[in-house]
Amino acid sequence: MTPDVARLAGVSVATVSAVANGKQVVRPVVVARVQEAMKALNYHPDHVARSLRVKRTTTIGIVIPDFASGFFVDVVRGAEDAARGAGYSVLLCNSNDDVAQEQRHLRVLHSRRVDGILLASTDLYSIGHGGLPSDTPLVLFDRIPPGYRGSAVVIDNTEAAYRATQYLISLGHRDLAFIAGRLDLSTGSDRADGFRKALEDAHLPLRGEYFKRGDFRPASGYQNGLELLKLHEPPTAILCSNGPMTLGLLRAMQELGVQCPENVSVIGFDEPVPDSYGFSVGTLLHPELTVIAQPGYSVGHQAAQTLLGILSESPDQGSDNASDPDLQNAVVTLKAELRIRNSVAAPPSRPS
Amino acid sequence: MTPDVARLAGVSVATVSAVANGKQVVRPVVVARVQEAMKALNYHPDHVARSLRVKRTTTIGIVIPDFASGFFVDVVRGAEDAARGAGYSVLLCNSNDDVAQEQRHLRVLHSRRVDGILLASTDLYSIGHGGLPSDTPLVLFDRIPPGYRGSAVVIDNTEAAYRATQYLISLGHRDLAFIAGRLDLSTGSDRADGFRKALEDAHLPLRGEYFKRGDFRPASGYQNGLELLKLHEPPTAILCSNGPMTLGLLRAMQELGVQCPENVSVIGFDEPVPDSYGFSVGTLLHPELTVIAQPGYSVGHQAAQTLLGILSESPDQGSDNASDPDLQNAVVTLKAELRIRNSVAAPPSRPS
DNA sequence: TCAAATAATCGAAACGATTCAATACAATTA
DNA sequence: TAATTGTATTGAATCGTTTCGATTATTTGA
Repeated sequence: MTPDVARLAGVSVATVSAVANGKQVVRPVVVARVQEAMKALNYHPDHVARSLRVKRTTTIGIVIPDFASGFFVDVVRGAEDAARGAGYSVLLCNSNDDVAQEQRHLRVLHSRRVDGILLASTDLYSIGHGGLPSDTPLVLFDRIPPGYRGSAVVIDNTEAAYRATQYLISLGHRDLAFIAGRLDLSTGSDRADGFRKALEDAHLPLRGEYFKRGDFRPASGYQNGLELLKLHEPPTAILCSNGPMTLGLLRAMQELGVQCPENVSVIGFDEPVPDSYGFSVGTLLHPELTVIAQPGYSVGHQAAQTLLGILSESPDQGSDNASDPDLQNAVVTLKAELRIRNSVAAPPSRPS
Repeated sequence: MTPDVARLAGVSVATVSAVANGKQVVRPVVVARVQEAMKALNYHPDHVARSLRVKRTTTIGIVIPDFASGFFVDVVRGAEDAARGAGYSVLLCNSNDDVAQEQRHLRVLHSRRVDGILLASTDLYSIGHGGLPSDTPLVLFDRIPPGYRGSAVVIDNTEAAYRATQYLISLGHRDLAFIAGRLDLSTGSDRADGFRKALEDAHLPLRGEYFKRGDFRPASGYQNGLELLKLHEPPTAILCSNGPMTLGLLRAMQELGVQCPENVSVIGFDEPVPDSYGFSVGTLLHPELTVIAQPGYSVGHQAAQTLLGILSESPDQGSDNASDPDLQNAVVTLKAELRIRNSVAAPPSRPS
């Protein structure tokens, strides 16, 4: 295609390329002629050929574990915005929380020579070791392996859970329950840690039957919710580790006719719908849900920015010119926001 | 890279290619040797180079107008599933309901030589005419221009709105209001048509102040909701054209202290959260929302399937072998589901 | 055993751009 | 004017695959 344009404009393909990319000086009159020819032939440069030659695809991949949590929808939106702003395109990969699927995605992304990858891995162990023999720039988000050395953008989950728990305690709650998510993921274990620590610091005991283990999915919120609420001595407050599980918990409460916040207070991680809806449904729920809202959009945006930053560094590997020494190995931590609504109240007066 | 493998395996690059693609017969012993070499060198074929040569990228683009409606999230999920299943990757493009942005996305997708495009256009007029000089296979979804001849997957919006309206009428409502979306989009106008037709067929008048024009965004649902509810004679039932606007409407009702369904019944298009959440939040809202649920996942899945079907046809342009004559020019129409919950009741007894 | 038929492998030309050393041309200086 | 400097353009190689006609190796049939 380039040759056609060149012929029509009476110049060489090199010149057409020069005009197309504007990086070299070309005489205005020639520029005009070439542009005319491009228009006439309806020429649109082949990005594939260009990628092959320059060894960059201006494409990044993003791998998310599911669409089931509004959080990841926000992340994707943030990442896409940032990428688009920098002229990058985004390959969207949904691993469905399946390790094999995730590996497959990573292999495909590698094969497609994406310039970098944004990953919320469902199998943190495999990152350093596992399949991917990739030197592709990588920025993790949401979850990181313990002791991870590399770029990532995460939420301070421990702090968030700690603060929410503290809030419940401050209202007088003593019998607090926790529905955990996958403890093999930093998100799950950090939130559990924050919860435990808050109890400890308040010198409150944690009863074993108040600590439930879920898997981040609605059904486990529902099931664990039922179990908690049916206990001989049910908790007066429940902290739930993510959005979908919280929905399950609410469903369980609804079924059992448990009044909230009269009988039990509830705080959940994540808004029930993505922030991208521009509207918080939390306030329309019954009860209006107090939540720990994670800044999903920011996570995605930051992660993409970080990745793009790395990409713009890599071409020139000036050893002494490491203009941003931490950029490569920085874990950016964002804070979640406790949005107090009215699914939380003081505990019912106790018979003690 | 291929040459390295070839050298190590003691064969030609052509043979390496043959092994990699398995389309030609290669002696087992040679296959083994080549595979060993690939492993040893950690060889992963360069998809970019391959794409350039074979003139196919096994990539499709999907352009959505926003992430603000859970519906599109479901669509994307469905499309990604279908694409991935067929070995295709998905470039995600968010036009933010901006025409220029959409055009830019289409140009980029064209330049990247995607094999096909899934598009929910925010500017239906531009499709035939506008910027894109593209012969790229295209499947529209959600919205189509009037009289569109080409592939698309849409919802039967007229029928859905008709049925919902009919349902309200059957409960005794006579004063029905409608909050329309963008009437320049088929979704918006079809829903309005369905509403009007149902009134007509029931010989009910449509009062001008009961027909509100919105733009599909939460604020317009809120604003129009306020106006409707503050009318001297407010409607007894409101049908709202999409999810975000319905959230706005509910907010307005909440603010004004309007009881639902006691004072006014409400039906909204779309669940408040994507079906992909695996959990209907509609039942947790106050009131539990009666909705017209669009099968977003199916829309995305079908659209992708249709596109892939076209792609698998195009290589062989057998004129008499048009195995699927309609595939190219079929508008698939899916039905929405009326999910009856309790935001709807008979109208309050009237003073007439 | 030899020619013919069949099967497996190979060489080299694409695919459509970019890049860089080399060249042609114009402008400046001596 | 000739030598010099600087600027705009070009030819050809290259990116890493696939493809196809040609070639070599193997098998079959008489």
